[in-house]
Amino acid sequence: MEPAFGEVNQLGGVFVNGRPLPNAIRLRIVELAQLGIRPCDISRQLRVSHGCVSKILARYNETGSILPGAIGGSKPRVTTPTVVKHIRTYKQRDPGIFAWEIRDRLLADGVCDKFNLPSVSSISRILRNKIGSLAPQGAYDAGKAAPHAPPQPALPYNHLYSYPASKVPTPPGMPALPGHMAMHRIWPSSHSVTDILGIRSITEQQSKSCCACVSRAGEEGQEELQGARARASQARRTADVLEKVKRDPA
DNA sequence: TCCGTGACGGTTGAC
DNA sequence: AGGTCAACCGTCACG
Repeated sequence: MEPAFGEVNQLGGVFVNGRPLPNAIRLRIVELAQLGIRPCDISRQLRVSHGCVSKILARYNETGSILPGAIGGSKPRVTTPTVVKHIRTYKQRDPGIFAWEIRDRLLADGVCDKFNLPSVSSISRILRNKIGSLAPQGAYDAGKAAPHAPPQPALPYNHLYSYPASKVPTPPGMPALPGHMAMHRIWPSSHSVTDILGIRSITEQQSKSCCACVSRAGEEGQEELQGARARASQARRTADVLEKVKRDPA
């Protein structure tokens, strides 16, 4: 069962072991740092360990994102991007192809050897989860950008520890920056949490501009179009996350 | 006193 | 369905 209350650290702050700090606190840490407050003072003020403050600020400086990384999961052992790509190709060339036929072709084409050849059920899963969503409309978002995140994710933990967009993978076209929560280092002039959290307007603009990208991208090939769609979707998700934090800063 | 770093115990989710 | 494993988390202690 999920703990209703966290533990208390040396500074008297409450935390839940293994779980990220709430977005509002992460945001506050970055905000205070932007104001020139020393990390040690941020640590004391927010009752968060200085190691944590250090980590969050380092991550922010490196990626521009305040969000924690994706927790859990494991590296694909057989369903590597190369394998998925080949399966997608086979399926596109022959939509009626069977999973066992794909399996044979992966082996015959040297994509896999007998040790890392996916099972028929694995191939079926790939077809269902990754290839099956190749439908033109919203294919990227539904099948790849958020393979297991519902459009309006239920709070996975409790309101204090929700971070709904945390599992959104970085789509192609946004390689270095986990842009799902990137702040772009643009900060409102006001210093209150409310105003800091009011950066929705920024992300809305980002979303709109990305939508414009989508409309322009039609001539630039399917890859570009998908990337632009993904960015627009990312920006909208960011706005949603921030709105949620804004409504419930705790 | 401040801060970077790594060990630690914990959670999570794809496989 | 349930176990495994590797990713992540924040705290703490050390230098």
